Amino acid sequence: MSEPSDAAADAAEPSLEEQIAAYQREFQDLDPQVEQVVSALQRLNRRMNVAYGRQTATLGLSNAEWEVLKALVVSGAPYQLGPGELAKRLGLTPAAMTHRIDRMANEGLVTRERDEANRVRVIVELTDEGREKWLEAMRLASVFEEDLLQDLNGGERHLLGQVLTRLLRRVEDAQPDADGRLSDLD
Amino acid sequence: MSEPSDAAADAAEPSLEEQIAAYQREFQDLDPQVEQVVSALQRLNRRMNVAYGRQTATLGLSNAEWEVLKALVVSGAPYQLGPGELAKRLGLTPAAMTHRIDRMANEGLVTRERDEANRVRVIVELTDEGREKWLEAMRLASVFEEDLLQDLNGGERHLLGQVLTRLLRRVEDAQPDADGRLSDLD
DNA sequence: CCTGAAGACTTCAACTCTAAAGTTCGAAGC
DNA sequence: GCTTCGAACTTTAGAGTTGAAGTCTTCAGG
Repeated sequence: MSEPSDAAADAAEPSLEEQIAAYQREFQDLDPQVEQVVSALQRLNRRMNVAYGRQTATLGLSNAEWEVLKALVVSGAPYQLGPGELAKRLGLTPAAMTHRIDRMANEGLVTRERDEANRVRVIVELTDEGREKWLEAMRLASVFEEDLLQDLNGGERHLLGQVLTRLLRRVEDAQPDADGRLSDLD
Repeated sequence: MSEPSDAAADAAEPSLEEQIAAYQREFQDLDPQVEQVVSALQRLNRRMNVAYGRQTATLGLSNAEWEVLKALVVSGAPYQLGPGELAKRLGLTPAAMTHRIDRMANEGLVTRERDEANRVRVIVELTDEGREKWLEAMRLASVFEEDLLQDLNGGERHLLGQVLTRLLRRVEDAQPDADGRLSDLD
């Protein structure tokens, strides 16, 4: 019996269009144009994250580790941040950060040492190996991103960047970091 | 000493612009326009997820539960899917899905029963309460989304939706669901 | 029938995160 | 100088996830 005559045998997974149609069917007040933007945005972002995950995996790097590397690189030379600051930027609890640093220090991606000037603080510093890993991952990512936007001409890219930045500003203004560690990096 | 003369005392967290500038400084091959799009997209998406999380929390709903509700609603009446299918759509392992369904069944959001026509299968079905929860969450979400896009005129909204959809299609074509459970819903 | 293979879900152990203590250090007051 | 408070990090217990192994059902042969 290859035909799914029975109940929810093998409902095909919905495309973006089908999903939006379903939402409209179930919730009449929905503006389809708004939903198109929001749903496409979210789906796109997830697929991109999956792609990033695969790439970093080929370098023996987890997505979690990559985020720490990014935060340290963005902080600029000498690539040092404390666990608390890292936690805040990544949107994690300090406890989670402690463990993540443990692992990464074991792998040689970062070092952890007390700040001798203020011994309450700890300094997490990128190692040369960590920096090199970040660079490799970045090379892969930039190729992927360039390829992703390939079909957009300069004007479209610019406009897209501007509009997204406007939306971002709107969200950030609306949620003035309300509950503490919300911010993160990308 | 309020002045951060010492090491990495209190590096301010980077704005989007600062972040992109840092990437360029550390990785010359980067196209700033591409990075603007990608970084804004990712940051925006995270902030939105935080906002959704807060909203659903006010309804006593976790983000995880909300995603299950969405998948069931999108599947349409009679709002039934199997654990395996749900896991595939949400990008989870079947094991995780089993536990999630346990919790949600305990809370009365879904029911779980064997498919009598094919007793290997299990049918997860949305309860009336679950459907009502979804509706409440949807009402909150749609207000938020409408507000988010408020500053965009009709043309901009349309264009944004179209461009994002094009990008999505590109990613989906490039990664033909390569490793199994990649797809998810939004 | 009875057996073997495949499919769908569940169970188990290990891992990662959160929330809530706990620890250590530094700074201010007595 | 001793005490107390606050800040920064770590530890602990519990929730939720993954990957691998296990169970139950169906279906195709022998």
